[in-house]
Amino acid sequence: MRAAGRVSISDVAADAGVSISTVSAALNDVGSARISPRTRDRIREVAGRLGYVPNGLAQGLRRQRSGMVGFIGDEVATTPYAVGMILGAQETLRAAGILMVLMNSQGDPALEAREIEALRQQRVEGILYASMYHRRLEPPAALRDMATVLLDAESRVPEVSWVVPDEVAGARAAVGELLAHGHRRIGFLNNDEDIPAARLRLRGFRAAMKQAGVAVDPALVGGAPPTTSGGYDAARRMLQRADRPTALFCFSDLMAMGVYQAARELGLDVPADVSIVGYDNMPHVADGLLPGLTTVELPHYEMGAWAAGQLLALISAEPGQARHVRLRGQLVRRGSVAVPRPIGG
Amino acid sequence: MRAAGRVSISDVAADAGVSISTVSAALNDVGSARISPRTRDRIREVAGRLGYVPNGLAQGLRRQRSGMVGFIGDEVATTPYAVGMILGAQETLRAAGILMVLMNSQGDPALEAREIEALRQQRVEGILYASMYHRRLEPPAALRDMATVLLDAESRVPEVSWVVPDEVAGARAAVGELLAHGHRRIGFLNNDEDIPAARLRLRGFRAAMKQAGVAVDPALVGGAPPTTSGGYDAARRMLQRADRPTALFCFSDLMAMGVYQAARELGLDVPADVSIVGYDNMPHVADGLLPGLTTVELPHYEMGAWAAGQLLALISAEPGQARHVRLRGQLVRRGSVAVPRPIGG
DNA sequence: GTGAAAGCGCTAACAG
DNA sequence: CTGTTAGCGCTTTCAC
Repeated sequence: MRAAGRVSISDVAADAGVSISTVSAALNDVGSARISPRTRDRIREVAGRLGYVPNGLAQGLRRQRSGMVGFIGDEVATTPYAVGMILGAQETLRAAGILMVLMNSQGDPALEAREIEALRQQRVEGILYASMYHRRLEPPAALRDMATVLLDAESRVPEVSWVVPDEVAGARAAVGELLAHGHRRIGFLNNDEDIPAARLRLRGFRAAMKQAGVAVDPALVGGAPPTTSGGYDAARRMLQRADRPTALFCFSDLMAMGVYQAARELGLDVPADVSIVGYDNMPHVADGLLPGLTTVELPHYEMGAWAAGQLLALISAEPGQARHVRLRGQLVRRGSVAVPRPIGG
Repeated sequence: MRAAGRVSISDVAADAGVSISTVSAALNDVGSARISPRTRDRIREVAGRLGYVPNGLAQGLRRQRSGMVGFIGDEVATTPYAVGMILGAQETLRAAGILMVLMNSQGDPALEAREIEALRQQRVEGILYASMYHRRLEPPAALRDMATVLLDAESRVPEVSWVVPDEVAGARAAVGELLAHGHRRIGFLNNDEDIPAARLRLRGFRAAMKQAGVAVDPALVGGAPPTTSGGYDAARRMLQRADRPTALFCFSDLMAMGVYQAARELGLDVPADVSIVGYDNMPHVADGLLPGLTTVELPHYEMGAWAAGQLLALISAEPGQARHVRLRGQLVRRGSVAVPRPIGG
């Protein structure tokens, strides 16, 4: 009872009065072997009645394909929002009949090496290597000979495929929304860390402003730690200026959350006095704020799905050129953007 | 190159000049077979040099143990905060050398059945069946003959083990914190859904008040949807009363977030005018609010770890009495609780 | 101390 | 149309 799937192919064969190869052929719909419809149906019936479930380990051993891939995350647990990647990957793999083994390296290279070893031992057919935030990295050496796709990370070596968010497009969409509402004095509260997302979103900000023919006031572009209090502090400074911006684009929803606080303390209404756009579309943050935060979504699910699809392609088709993709996230409109009201008006 | 682990035990045997059984015995430290230290070391050296990784599928087939368990979640993706459960389970399993296959049923029973079938086929040794929130359920029939542990769910049938948060203790801790600061007029903003968490936290609230000899004013106990705006609306009503509470215990951090907003709009300072305790310790919400929210943590990680441990026990020891556990979450103190100030004083 | 042989459950030629 | 055979890579008695 405890041991599931006790019945084997030979039990089915015995009960159906045929050989095991016939059972195998019948159940796998092998084209070459012409099984009579009658026997085939009988075998199917017996298999169903006995509750036969083929042994995947034996199949894998014989076919030299385990039917599994590994998912290695560095600190997925500390960035709960990235679960969309896991979900996207899992659903894509499921559709292909592939199981996903989940591992967590906690950013510890030694542990990661052991995990890769364990996955290799189980003969996973490929690896999804996920980063908790968009960055550039060198895939671990142990992955050199495995089909690998990087998720939310760019590779330093070109031979490996990866997918990341399109940060420039995201920032453009955010700033575009503000411009479309008539804002001209638009500030940007960036993350002060030197990471791709910060550099690229700044580029998107500048590009959008330039395209609209609006000059960027350097005083309105600032960096801060990407936290609520980082956003709060920076916003207090920026919103107390005489020539304060009418709108603020924030690197993250968390920073935007701090901006809400600061604005409220300064007697400024969101969005009547100051419009805000965030980034990330963090569940329970962006939609939990009052008013709801207009923000740019990170395409976690889509990235996971794309990476899994690319991995499947890598596994089946032998060579396969590496592919590098930047996926767009939607602008999610809520209530934090309005038409500007003349300052002091 | 693509196919990892190409070298097999016979390659190692050939290179070392011994039989494959000797290699197996040497590598697995079989006690019964006395291998000379010299040959053993040589075998080890060769295995290392050749990069031999035993084939887990073959081992599993032979040993009748796959070394894998399945994790089925209903909607993990929509409750990002529950990833702690996954992490806790994975780390416990890893320590035991067991891999975890992740599945997502999206709450669709048909899909779930197919996933269980796939796991059964791969001969997983047990199943972790996780719910996205604390509730009571009937484990799927397909799990009847498998080692199963329910995570964040109570079972309607007694034979299956489960672990849930200790809601009563959590609520008591929350209210105790308020009482310890001298609050007497304490309100409770509960979830208005009929779920175990709501019933049990209310019980904990009452128990704590009773133990402190403080009467519960029914007017200060209210239910609302467990969202930010639910908390906002309820708090506006409650905080506008002449005899408003000096402290509010909220069913969730999300509701507490709404309470912050309402309090601020009413010109009430947190925590000077009104103290607040939440529940969940949601990352980026509880610690993102200003001031930081004092709240009761949900022991996601611990529940995952416990469930995995119990599953391992079930797998190794045959019979194994089912166990049912309620795990306590810590009270996390931040800045939302202060000594009450006399109303109108 | 070590090796030969059997077999875990399955698939894929190849015979018939 | 169906059965026989030969492994996939490993562990485990049991001989020697």
